[in-house]
Amino acid sequence: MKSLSHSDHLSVKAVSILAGVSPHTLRAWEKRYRAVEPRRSDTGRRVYRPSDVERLRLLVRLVDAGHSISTVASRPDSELAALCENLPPERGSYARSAQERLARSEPTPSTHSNSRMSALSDSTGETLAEVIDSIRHFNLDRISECFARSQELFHPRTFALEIIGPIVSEMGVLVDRGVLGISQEHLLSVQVRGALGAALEKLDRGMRNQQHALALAGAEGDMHEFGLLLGAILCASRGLRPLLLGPNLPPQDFAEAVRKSGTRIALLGTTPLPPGEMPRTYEEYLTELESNLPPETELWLGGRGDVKLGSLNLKRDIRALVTLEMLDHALSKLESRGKAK
Amino acid sequence: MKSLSHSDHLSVKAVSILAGVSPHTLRAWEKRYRAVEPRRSDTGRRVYRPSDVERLRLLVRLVDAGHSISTVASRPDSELAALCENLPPERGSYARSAQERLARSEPTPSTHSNSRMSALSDSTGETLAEVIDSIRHFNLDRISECFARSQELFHPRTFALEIIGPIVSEMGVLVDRGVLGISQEHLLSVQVRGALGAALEKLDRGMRNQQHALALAGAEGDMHEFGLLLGAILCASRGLRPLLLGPNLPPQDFAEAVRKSGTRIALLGTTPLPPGEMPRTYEEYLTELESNLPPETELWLGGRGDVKLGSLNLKRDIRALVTLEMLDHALSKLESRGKAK
DNA sequence: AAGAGCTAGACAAACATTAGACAACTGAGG
DNA sequence: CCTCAGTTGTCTAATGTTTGTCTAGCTCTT
Repeated sequence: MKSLSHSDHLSVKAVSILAGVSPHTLRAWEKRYRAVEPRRSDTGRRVYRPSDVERLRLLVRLVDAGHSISTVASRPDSELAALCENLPPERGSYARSAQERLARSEPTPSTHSNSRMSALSDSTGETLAEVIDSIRHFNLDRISECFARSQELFHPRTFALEIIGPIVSEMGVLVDRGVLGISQEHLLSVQVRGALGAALEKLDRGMRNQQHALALAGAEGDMHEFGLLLGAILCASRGLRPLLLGPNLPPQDFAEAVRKSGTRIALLGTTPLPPGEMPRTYEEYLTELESNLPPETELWLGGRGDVKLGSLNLKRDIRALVTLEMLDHALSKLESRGKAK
Repeated sequence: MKSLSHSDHLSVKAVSILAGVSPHTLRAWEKRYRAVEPRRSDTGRRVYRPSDVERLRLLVRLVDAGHSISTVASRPDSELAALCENLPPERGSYARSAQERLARSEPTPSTHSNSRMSALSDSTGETLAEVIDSIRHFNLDRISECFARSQELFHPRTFALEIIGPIVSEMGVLVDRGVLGISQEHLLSVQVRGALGAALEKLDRGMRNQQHALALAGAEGDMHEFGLLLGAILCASRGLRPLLLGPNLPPQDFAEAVRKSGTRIALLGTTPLPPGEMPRTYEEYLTELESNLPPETELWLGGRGDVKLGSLNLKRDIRALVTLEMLDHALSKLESRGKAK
C-alpha cells in the first residue's frame, strides 16, 4: 500500500523538512556515503522511517559542528549520539542531556566518567541543574546569581542555547507534571526574560547601523516570546542583525515592518496551541502574511506549531525550522553566504 | 579489519573547534614544533584522534596562561597535565578565551570613538520627544542609542518615572489615534521591555539576600507588564526589594508566592480592559486573592483598572494607587518607616 | 498536463593542502 | 633608545578534494 502520508512512511520532502536538509543533499548523502538507506516503494520512491529522521538530525548537528559528512555518515547511531554529547557547547545538543539530567531529581548527577568530557559542556549542565533546583526551593537569589555568573562566563549564544533553552523546555515539562507551581513558573520566567533581554541587548549593541537581516514575530494570540528571543540571539550571535517584533502581531503589521525595514527574511515563530486560542489559524495567518510580503522576502517558520504546510498554496517556499538547532543551521548558511560577498 | 576504530576520525575543522585554535595555527604548530602529528587520509588530509584534541587543549591552556608554544609543544602529555595543575586558578580562562577565539575570526570592532558625550539634552522631556520621533521614522538605532544614553545619565528611578512612563502612555495614545502602527508599537515595546529589564536587574543586583518587601503581579488575561516593571523599579530604587511575578497570574498562585517568600505587601497591577477579556473580573480576582493571603499581608492595587472597590467585602483594607506617583509616595513612607526601625 | 521523485552526471563554492611571506611582539646587546 | 634576531599568529597563492546544488531526461502520481 502506498499510504505515503502515513506517519511511519515518510517521503523525501517530508524528511527534508523535518531534518533540515534539502532533498538534493539527502539523496547525495545516500548515494555517496549511505548515510541512510530508506526502503523503496514498488515504483522506486524513497520511503523513510521516523528513525531515519532522528539519525539525519544527528548527522546535521554534527556537520554543523564542524565534522565532515564523509567521516560521520557511516557510523552507527550509538556513536553519533555519543559524539553529539561531546559537542562544543556552541551548537551542542541540549535536548537529550537536559532530559536525562532532569529524570533524576539530584542536583549533582556527575560520574559521567565518559573520558575527559569537555569542561565547558559539563559546566553548562551543572548550571542548568542548579537553576532548576533553585526554583524548586524558591531560592531566587541563587538563580539570579547563577544567571549572572553564566552570563559573564559564557558567550551569549552558549548561554542562550545551552542554558536558557533547556531551562525553558524543562520548565514546561515540570509545570505540566505539577512539580513546579505556576508562581514558580512566573518567577523563573521573569528571570529568564531579563537574562535573554540583556544578552540580546549586548549583542545588538555591536550591530548598530547594520541592516536588519531577519525579522521575528509571533502570531496574534500566541504569547510565547522566549522562542523569539532565543532566535534573535542566535541570529545576532552570527552577525546577522535581528529585528525583534515580539509576539502577538497581526500579519499585515508584520508585513509592514518587513517592508519598512527592508528585511530580507521574515520568521514566524509558532507554538503548539490548543485550537481556538488564536483569532485565526496559522494557515490563515501565513496566507495573509505571505500575500503582503515583498516578493524577494524569504518566509521562514520556526517552532513546534502544528502547521499543515501541505494544505497551503503560496507563491513562495517556506522553510520550516522546528528546533533551535535547525534555525542555527540555516543561519550558518546565511552567514557564510553573506561573508562570501 | 583495518579502518581501525572508525569512530575516532576527526577533521581539521572539527579539531579546531574542539580545541579552540584556528586551522592555520594548528598546522603551524604541527609543522614547526610537531605539537601533534595526526595521521593522513588517502588524499593527504589530516585525521586526528580524540587524544590529540586533549593534548591540544592542554597546550592551549598553557599558552593562554603565558607559556610559549615552542617551550611546551614537544613535552609529553603527562608533563603538560602536571603543568596545568599548577596553573593559577583564575576565572574560567579556558572556556572564555576559547569561546572568544572562535567567536570572532576577524571583525575587530573596537568602536572606541564612542563619543565622550555630545552636549546632550539633560532634560527628560527632550529625550521623550526624541524617542517618539525616532519610532515614527522607524529609526531603531536612534532609539536604542537614546535609551542607552539616558540609562547612563539618569538614576534608574528618574529613567523609569520621567522617561519610560511617559513613553508608554504616549505610545498608547498615538497607537489609538493611528499615528503609530501596530508594528511600531511592537518595536518600541521590545526596546522598552529590554531597557526596563536592564534597569531592574541593575538595581536588584545590589539587593541580594535581602528580604522581598513587595510582590507585584498582574491578573490572568492581563498581559501588560510595563506597569509592573515600572513599579518594581520604583520599589527597588527606594531600597525595597521587589518580587516581580509578571502578568497573567492566577490568584491562588499569587498568594502562594507571597506566602512562600514571606513578602509583606502584595500589589496587583490592573489595566483598563474591555470586559470579557479576562476569565474573571478584578473583583472576583481580589476576593479570591484576599482569602488566600496571610492576614498580616497588605494588599495594594495599582494602575487604572476599573475596579469597584465599594462592592467588595474584604477582611482587610486595600490601598488603591492609580498612578506611579501615588505608588512612589506610598513607597517613600514605607521606606522611612523601615529606616526608622 | 502539471508536478514530484528518480538517476546520472556536471559544476561551483567551500575547504584542505603546501610553501613561503609578513607583521607584531619579545628580549638581548649595543 | 635603537637594532637585530628569534618567536608566533596570521595570511597568500597555487593546487587538489569534498560537498551542496543543479540540469536533463526519465517515470510515476494526481
